[in-house]
Amino acid sequence: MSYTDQYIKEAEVRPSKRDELVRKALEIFYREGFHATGMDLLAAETGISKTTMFKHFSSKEELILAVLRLRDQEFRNCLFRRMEQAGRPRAQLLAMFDALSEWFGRPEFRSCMFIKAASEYPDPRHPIHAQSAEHKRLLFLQLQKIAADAGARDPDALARALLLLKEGAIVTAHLGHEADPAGDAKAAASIVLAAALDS
Amino acid sequence: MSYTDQYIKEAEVRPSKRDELVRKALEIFYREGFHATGMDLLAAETGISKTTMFKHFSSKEELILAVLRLRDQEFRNCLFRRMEQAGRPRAQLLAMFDALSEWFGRPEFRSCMFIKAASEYPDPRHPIHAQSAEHKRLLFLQLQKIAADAGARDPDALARALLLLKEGAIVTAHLGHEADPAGDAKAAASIVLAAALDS
DNA sequence: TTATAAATGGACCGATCGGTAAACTATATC
DNA sequence: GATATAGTTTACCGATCGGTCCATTTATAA
Repeated sequence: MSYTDQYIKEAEVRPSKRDELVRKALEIFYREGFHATGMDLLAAETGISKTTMFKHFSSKEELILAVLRLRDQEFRNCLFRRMEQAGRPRAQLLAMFDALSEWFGRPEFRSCMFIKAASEYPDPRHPIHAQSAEHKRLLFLQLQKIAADAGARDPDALARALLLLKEGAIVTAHLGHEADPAGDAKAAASIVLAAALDS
Repeated sequence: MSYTDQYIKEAEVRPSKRDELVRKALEIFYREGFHATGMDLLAAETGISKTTMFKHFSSKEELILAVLRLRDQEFRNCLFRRMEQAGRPRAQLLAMFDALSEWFGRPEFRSCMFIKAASEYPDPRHPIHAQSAEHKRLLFLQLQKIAADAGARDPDALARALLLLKEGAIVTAHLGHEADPAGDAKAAASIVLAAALDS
C-alpha cells in the first residue's frame, strides 16, 4: 500500500477534529515554519487541544507528515485541474505557469511547502524530506504524461525542463525582486517547448 | 553604508574567533538548519563558548546574518570566478550550470542557504529573509551584466530566465530523483540563450 | 616576566519545547 | 437516564531554548 492509498483510507473516516487539525496546521506551518511553530502555539491558533493532537498523531512529525500529504493532494489536484482547462496538451503545459502566476498573487503565498519541509529537514533519509521528494516525483510523472500527449520527442526531458522553470519561479517569487517570475518562466517555457515539439 | 560595505569594514579586523565562529556556524546551520541548531549545540560543535559567541554577536539572529553575508561573498566569488574561466560571455553563461553540477556533486550539498533562510524566516520583512533576497538581487545584477556582454537583445529577460533555471536546478538537485538537474538546466539554458542571442 | 585582552567553564535565568496524565465536559447513541 | 466516546482543561515532566554573569584560564603583546 503506497502512501497515496494510505491517505485515501484515512479519508474514509468521517470529518473530524483530525481533519480540522491537519487543515489548520497546514496554514500555520506554511506561514510560520515547522520548527518555529511549537505545539502550544499550534493549539492556541487552531483551537484544538494538545491532548487531542497527540491522540490523533503520535508525534509532531507525524502531524507534519499528514499535513504534507494533504498539501500534496490539494496542490496537485488544483494544479492539474487548472491546466486541463487550457484544453490541448501543449496549452496545458503553458497553463501551468498561469496557475503559478495566480498562486503567487495570493497574499498567503510563501513559496512551496515541500521546499520548506526539505529545507528544515535536510537529511534525505528523514521521512519528512522523503515525502517532499515523493511529491516532486509525482508531479514529474503527471507532467511527463502531458508532455508525451503533447507529442514531445523526449517527454522526460521536456517535463524535467518545465519543472526546473516551475521550481525556479517559485523560489524567485518568494525571494526575488522580479515583477513576474511566472511570466518569465512561461516565456522561457515557450521557447523550450517549441524546441521540444519541433519535428 | 550598504551591507556590503559593512562586511568589508568588518573584514579589516584581523582574523579572530569571530571569523572562525562564522565559518563554522555556516557549515552547521547549512547542514542542520537554523532553528534546529541551538546555541548549546553550536558551542559544542564549533568548540567556541557561548559567552564568546554572545560577545561577538548580540543575538543568534545577528550571527545568522553574518553567516549569510559570508556565504553570499564566497558563493558569488566562486561562481563568477568559475564562470570567467569559460572565456567569452556566452560560454560563461552556460558555465554557470557546470559550476552548479560540480556543487551538486559535493557530499555536503544541501540546497541553497538562502532558500533555506527564506524558508525558515518566511516573513519578507525579517532581516534574515531580506538579506537572502538581497543575495539573489546581487546575483541577478552580475548575471545581467554578462548577458549584456554576450550581446543579448534583452539582457534583463535572459538573466531572469537563466536564474529561474539555476534556482530550479538547485531545488531539484536537493529534492528530486533526477540524475542530472544541472545538465537538464544547461540544456534548457542553451535553447533559451540561442533564442536570446539570435539577431 | 608582567600586564592586559580574549576566551572559557559553569551556573544560572525565564521561557518554551514535545509530550503525558488525570479529571472533567460535551456529544451521540441506546 | 445511562453509557461510551471524543475532546478539553490543567498541571506536570525532563529537556532544551536564547541569553546572562562571574570567576578563572588562556593567549598575546611589550
